[in-house]
Order: sequence, then C-alpha cells, then structure tokens
Amino acid sequence: MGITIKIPKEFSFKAGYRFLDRSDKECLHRVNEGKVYKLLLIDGELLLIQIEDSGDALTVNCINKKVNNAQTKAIKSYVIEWWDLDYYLKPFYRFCKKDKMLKKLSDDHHGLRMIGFPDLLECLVWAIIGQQINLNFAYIIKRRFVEKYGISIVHQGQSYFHFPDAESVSQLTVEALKELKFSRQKANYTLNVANAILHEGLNKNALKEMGYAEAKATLKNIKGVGDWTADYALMKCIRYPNAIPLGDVGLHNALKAQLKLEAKPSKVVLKQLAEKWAIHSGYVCFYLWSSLLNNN
DNA sequence: AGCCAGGTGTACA
DNA sequence: TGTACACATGGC
Repeated sequence: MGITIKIPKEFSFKAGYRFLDRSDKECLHRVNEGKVYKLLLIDGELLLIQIEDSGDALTVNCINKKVNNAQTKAIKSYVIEWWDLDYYLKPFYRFCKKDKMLKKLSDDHHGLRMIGFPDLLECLVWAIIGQQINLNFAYIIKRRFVEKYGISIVHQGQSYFHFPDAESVSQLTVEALKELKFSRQKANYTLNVANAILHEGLNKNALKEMGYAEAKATLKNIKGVGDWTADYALMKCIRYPNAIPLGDVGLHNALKAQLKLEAKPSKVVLKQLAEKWAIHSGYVCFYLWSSLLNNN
C-alpha cells in the first residue's frame, strides 16, 4: 500500500538520498535505512511521510495517520516539488557533454534532482541563518529555532519537526532569537522575511510569475536578503533554472577543486561561467555542491 | 591566535 | 562604484 509516484527517466533515488544525508544535524527530515522521513503540514494536519525507492517508482506512505484523497494528492505534489521530479533533465545532460568538468559532474551524480524547499519561509530563514557562518553552526542554530518555535510530533519514540509559519515567526522578538545565537542582524532579517510574507504578499506564486529579474529585486528589497540569499531562494524554492548564488563559498570551493585552480575563482571568472551555463546554472551549482559531500 | 565559514547593511570616500 | 567593518560562534 501507499502512494506511488512515477519517477522520471533521469532519476536516482540514491543520489537524492545521499544529499539529504549530508548532515546528521538536520532537523527537518530524517534518513534511515534507505528511507526518507519528513513531517508535512497539510490543511492543518501533521502528516509524517516515509519515502522509499521501489525500483520503477517512489513509494510514499503516511505513517502516523490515515489520509484521504485530497491529502494523498497534496503529499504527492509536495514530494514532486521537493525532489524536482517534473524537471526535464535531459537538456542539462546534453549541455554537460560539451564540457569536461560538467561531464564528470553529471556522470558522478547522474539522476540527482535538485532537492529544494517547497516552503519559502523555511528556505529564506535557512539561507539567512547560513550567511557567513560554517554549516555546522548553521544547523545547530536551525535546530534550536525549529525545536523551540516549530511544531512537532513523536512517532515511535522519534521526534519530527515542522518549520513554524510566518505568523508565529513574525511574533518573535530579536532578543528571543539572540538567545539561540542569531546575531542581532540575522534576528532582524528573519523577522523582516516573516513580515514580508505575512503583510506584504510575498509568496512563491507571485515570485514565480514576475520573472527572474523582478523576483530578485523583490527579494532584495527585504533588509537581510542580498544577492546570495535572493538567488539561493530563486534557485531552491522558486526554481528559476538560471538562478545561482554566485557569491557562494561552497560553490567557489567546489569549482576550485573541480578545475584544480590555485585559488578561488574571481568574480569575473564566476560571471563568465554563469553566462556560459545560462539556464543550467542552478543544476550546475547543485551538482557542484554535491561534489563537496563526503558521505559516500 | 587569527582567519575563515553556504553574506549583508552601513558608513564613509 | 568601491572598500572597510561589525556581526555570532566553531573549527582548524
């Protein structure tokens, strides 16, 4: 039994699983023995889903409740969006064949889909937390934040958390966030994002419809969202295929390693690369990030 | 000890 | 437009 999701042609569950398994400090999903667990909030109900590979399909089960048809449909759309299953990857792979580094990356991670953020607030807050600090520390702060202000269930002795919504986040204070070791700036940025969503009509659909340039300008209008954060969200949540956080340190490190550069690539070089990658920039970036993982 | 981490806003010239 | 600086903490 369970929900069956047909998988696209270029797809590797293992590659996605490996990406999700990149940190044992992650608190918004769990991976264990080949299965992925995530707590969803659908129409006010907390649904714990379990995703597994069943060869020619993905099998998704809701393991804490019986779900109706509408919920089944919502779960299905969530997983498809989260794992970018509707994206047609073949053009990206065709593009990669022409370039030595991209050829290697696309071979190494064949079938890897860009695991994204269906939730805009979660994406932006995570990006803000991650600004200019090491990832481990970012995960620790996120965990404190989610455990304190998120919602959760316990299932078979395990806690599962869901990110808080814009309304609850907007009611927090800078001081409360500082206790979790947010910097004063980041605490303000976080509140700014929640307020933009709550009071200024910021949402995924609007950002999707206005086109890349306007969407980026709209995001950057929020104090605390700069080039990097805006492009991160446009890439991982709104999914503009050309969006790429060019200033990203991880991206620089990955390029340095892949291209065997003496130093990190310059701004000029980065811009040239992104122009060359064009609409494939997001996937190139995601594959480069994946090349940094050491959890094989 | 000091610099760098999945950056950004602000303060100056 | 461009550059210096603070920011929280942890790892090396």
